[in-house]
Amino acid sequence: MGKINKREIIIEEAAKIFKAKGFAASSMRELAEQVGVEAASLYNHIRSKDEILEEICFKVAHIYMSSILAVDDLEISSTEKIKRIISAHIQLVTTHSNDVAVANVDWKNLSETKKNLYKEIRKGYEQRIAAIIKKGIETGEFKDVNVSVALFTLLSAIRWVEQWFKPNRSISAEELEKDMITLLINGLKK
Amino acid sequence: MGKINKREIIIEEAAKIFKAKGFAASSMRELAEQVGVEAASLYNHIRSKDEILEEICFKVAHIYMSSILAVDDLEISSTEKIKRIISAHIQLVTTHSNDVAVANVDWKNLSETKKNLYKEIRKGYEQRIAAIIKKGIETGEFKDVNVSVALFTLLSAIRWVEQWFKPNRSISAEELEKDMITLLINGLKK
DNA sequence: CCTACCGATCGGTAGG
DNA sequence: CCTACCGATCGGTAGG
Repeated sequence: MGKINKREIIIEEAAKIFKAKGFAASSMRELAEQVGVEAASLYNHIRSKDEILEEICFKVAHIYMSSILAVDDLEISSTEKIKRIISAHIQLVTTHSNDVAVANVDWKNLSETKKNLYKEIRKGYEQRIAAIIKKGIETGEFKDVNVSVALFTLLSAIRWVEQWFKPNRSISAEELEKDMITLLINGLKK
Repeated sequence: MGKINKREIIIEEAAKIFKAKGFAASSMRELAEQVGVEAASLYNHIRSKDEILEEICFKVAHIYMSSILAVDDLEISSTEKIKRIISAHIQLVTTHSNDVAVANVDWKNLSETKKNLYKEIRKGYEQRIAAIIKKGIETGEFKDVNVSVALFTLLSAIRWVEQWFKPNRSISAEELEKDMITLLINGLKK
């Protein structure tokens, strides 16, 4: 086991703890115990507590962004684009549940500089989704609703799946995806 | 100005700070400065930092619950019930933005006992909304989707309005409510 | 409502 | 990777 692997274990365990208690309420001593070393030893693998948070937040931000870029230039309908974005994001949220939870809540605890960068990236992918919705409204595919309301209704519904979804029980990841697309595109009403 | 008023000011300012930085990352000294007294003086009005968090979380939980109880027994369609619940929750989220933000995120920092109580209350109103959705599916008003997916898509979309909604700009609280009901009940697609 | 202060805990470093 | 430890900051109290 080289250093790289141990580092990944530390960040993975950190994401679990941060999700459960929040970044500021989680201590390096607690993390060390979970990993199985003394607190001082963590610093052979990571530079600081802040660095762990940065790594988690930007990992999530970049996956979000690239999953939108992958769809953006395709020659498909706005409806199909939104469907694929929902699908990709649900994939992310269900496979990286801890990371998404931390990024959603604890980005506030990033340093001023990193926080601004994070907000910029997030704004970037929000604007790309907004543009898709806008075009769909113009072409008559979508209802004439406020673009921000449509954007954030979509994003909120997806982002917070990690808070309640347990994939083993009476519902699978596939069913989740199918039903969320149905609800967001066609609504609850029959 | 009696003690009650000052106490309310403290809790109001606390909600602002907790929303911006999270409960654990917010200090009593910072809160004191915002209120305009020394840190020690806060304790003439509140018992502890924890007490402030409890007050905020349970205030929100009880408003949520009562807004559902107000609708639950009415002799109206499931669609109409869901519409009214969306409407009431958006009302709460837009008027108590800071409190809702804190309750959504920092309930994790409640003491074990209070946290369990909070989760119980929250589960209570989630189950009532789930029952309404279930009935709507049975009567054929709603599509045959997984009840949990429908429930949490609805709740997530509403709960996180506080994260992006600024009521003064290009969109009013009324437009927000109208469009969210449209999207959640009838979907984005025309 | 303030001054003065306490014990606990924090992130992190030195040195081996 | 550990022992030993530091300075800073925390929530909160005593006493007036």
